[in-house]
Amino acid sequence: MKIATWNVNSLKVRLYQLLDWLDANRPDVLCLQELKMEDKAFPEAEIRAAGYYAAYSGQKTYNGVAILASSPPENVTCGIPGFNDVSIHARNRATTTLGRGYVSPKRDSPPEGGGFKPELVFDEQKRLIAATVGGLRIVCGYFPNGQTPGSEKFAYKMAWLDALTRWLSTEALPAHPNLVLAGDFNIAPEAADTHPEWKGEILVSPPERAAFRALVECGLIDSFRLFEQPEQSYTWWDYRMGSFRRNFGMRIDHILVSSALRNLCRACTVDKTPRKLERPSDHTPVVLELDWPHNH
DNA sequence: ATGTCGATCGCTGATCGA
Repeated sequence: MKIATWNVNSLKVRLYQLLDWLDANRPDVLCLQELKMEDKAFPEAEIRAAGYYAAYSGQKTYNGVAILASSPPENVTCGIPGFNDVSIHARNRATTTLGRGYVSPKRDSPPEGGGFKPELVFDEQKRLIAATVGGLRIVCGYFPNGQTPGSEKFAYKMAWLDALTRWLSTEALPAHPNLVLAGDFNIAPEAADTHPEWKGEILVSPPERAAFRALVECGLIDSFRLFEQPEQSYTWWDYRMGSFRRNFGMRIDHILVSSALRNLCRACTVDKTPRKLERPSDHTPVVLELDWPHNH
C-alpha cells in the first residue's frame, strides 16, 4: 500500500494539481488537509473520474479534511470523540474568539438569578477524519497551528493534542492495532526538522514537541525517521521571503504508524515536485510505502 | 521576521489566518 498526506491549502485552487499528482503517483490512500470548502462543493465527480473514492469533512474558509482511497473508505468517523462533541462552558469563550467562522451556537439567555449553568458547545472545526481502507485504520488530521505560545489558539492546540492522544491510546489504537496517523501536525518534532537558522517559536516550542513525544509514546512511530533521509528534508515552506528557493522550511507533515506496522514500512519520502509548480500549496506531499496488500 | 497566499464580505480593497 502506498499512503500519502498533503495539505493542499484550498482544494478548489489545487484540484488540477491534485488530479495530476494522483495520476502520476497512484497512491492507495491520500489524506488531504485544508480543503477550505463545504461538503456540497467537494469535487466528487472529478475525484471519482480519477479512480478514487472519498470521505470528507469540509468547512468554509478554514480547515476541512478528506481521505481519498482506491477502494471505498469504511466506518468513517469525524472529529475527536469527547473533544468535538462534549465541550464545556469554559471552552465556549475560546471557541467564539478563534476567528471568523468559528461562531458558537447561540446561548440561551442566562438562567433566572444569574446562576452558572454549564453548557454543551459543539466544536465546529473540521480537523479529523478516520476510515478503514484495505483493513488499515487511517486517521487524517489537520492539527491546529497555535499562532503563538501563550495565545488562546495555542491553548486550543494543546487541548486538541491532549484529546487526540487520549482518544488514540484509550480507544482508537486498542480497537485498531493496524493504524496510520497522517496529516499536517503543525509540529516540527526535532531540531533536524527545521532549517538550522529557524528563529520562531510556534511549531517548535517545548510544549508542542513534548505533545508530539506523548503522541508517539502512546504507540506510534514516525515512519520518515525509520529511513535514511536527505539532510534538511522539509514539507512546508512559507510563501514569503523566497523560503522554498532557500529551503528555509520545516518538516511538519507526518505519517505515523502503529507499532504493529513498524516492520512493514518500506520507504517514506517527501515529494517536493508539487511545491515547484505555479500557484503551489505551501505544503508538499509525504508518501509511505507499506508492505500491506490492499485487499488485506 | 515576514516581502505571500487564499478566502470572505462585498467592493475591486480591507481583513483574517497561516
